[in-house]
Amino acid sequence: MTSPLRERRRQETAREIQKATLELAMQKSVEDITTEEIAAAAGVSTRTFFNYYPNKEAAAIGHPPSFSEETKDALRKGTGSLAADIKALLDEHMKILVRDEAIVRGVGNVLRTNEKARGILDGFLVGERRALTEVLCSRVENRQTATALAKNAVDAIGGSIFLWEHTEGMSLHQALDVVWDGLIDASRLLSSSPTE
Amino acid sequence: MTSPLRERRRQETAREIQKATLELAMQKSVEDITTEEIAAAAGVSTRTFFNYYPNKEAAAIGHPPSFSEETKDALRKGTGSLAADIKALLDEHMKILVRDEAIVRGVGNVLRTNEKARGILDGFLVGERRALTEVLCSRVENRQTATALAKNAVDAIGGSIFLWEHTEGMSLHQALDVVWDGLIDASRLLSSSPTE
DNA sequence: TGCAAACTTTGCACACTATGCAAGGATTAC
DNA sequence: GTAATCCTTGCATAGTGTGCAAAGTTTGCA
Repeated sequence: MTSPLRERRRQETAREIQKATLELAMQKSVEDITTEEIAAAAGVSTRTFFNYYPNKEAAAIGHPPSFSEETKDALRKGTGSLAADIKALLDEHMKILVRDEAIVRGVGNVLRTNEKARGILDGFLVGERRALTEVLCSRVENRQTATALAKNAVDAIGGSIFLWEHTEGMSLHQALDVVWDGLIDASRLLSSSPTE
Repeated sequence: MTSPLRERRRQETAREIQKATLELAMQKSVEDITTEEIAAAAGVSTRTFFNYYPNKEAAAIGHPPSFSEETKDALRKGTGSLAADIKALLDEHMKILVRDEAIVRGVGNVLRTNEKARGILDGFLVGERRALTEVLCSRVENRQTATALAKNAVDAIGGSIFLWEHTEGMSLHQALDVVWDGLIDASRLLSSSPTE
């Protein structure tokens, strides 16, 4: 369909624009940055900026990595306990995120102050959650259960990033471990006593 | 501080604007509605519209009810199992939401298609989650545990509304019961087998 | 009651956002 | 090498959101 060179250039430019956006967002809030500034910093025209992203908040978020097909497959066909298999998927996904710590930090920074950016990321996460719910449906009988599990898994990633950004000297992987332990502990408390 | 009459009028106008927004959003997407239209439908000038809400998405969301101080207090001093006490708080909160089913439905409708609106609601929910986390810290030792519990509690409300909107003949309370059962089931699965 | 202070609404001007369209430039396929 | 395709860009334009100041309301107090 699209030629490989064009594809590569597109991705490079998209990334360039995201970097320019995040860098500017370190100095002042996204609200106070104009699309002109971003475009200039990324070396393209304002019009071209809008060919890549529908708005500056989307440019800040960029295109976060989805859970890979392999890890989802591993979860689907998993042999261990459900908890262990989900944790394995999250660990794998975290490896991807660790490759771009600067971007993760920049995105987190934007999310803290910008509502529109939060909404955009949320839209992306809804998709991830849905995909994960489908996968989990092959491991549990009840759909609501799968939904709850998927929600917790996706949130664990976000929670880890938040914790990582707010804790000096903690790695993303360590943050995930802490968040995960909290989740397991919470689950133990919620399920320990019968509701009815 | 502010006189009671002025206070009441402000709330009435705010609500009027929200209703006008949600009503228009039934016919076309929020993107395609102009602030002028909303203002005209609500009987105020465009400029006044912006005195009440910073943008049309915020007008659609309005001012959702927070968990009441009484219910939070009940949870803090709760005597039953943690799960039962959290469920009680959610049930109480749902009673408040049921009073304005039309608005809940309208807001849900907007959230489905509008990212900015999602972000705005999310910002509100972050605040609710934080407040609930503080409350739960008096019931559990670990902060991450409290965070996970609060996240699940707040999400249960949102999940219930989603389920309610997509299921013919189900009440909000019933939806909450279904979502809650799914959450408890998921918790059982996550905590049943040791992670390490 | 009547008047001054406080607050609200509104119109207007203006900077910024985002999109359609068409011209021009680069890349691809053959 | 050339035609088709895709990308970038400038320009025009509808819409968003804010500051400011004038006009209108409400409030508190004499």
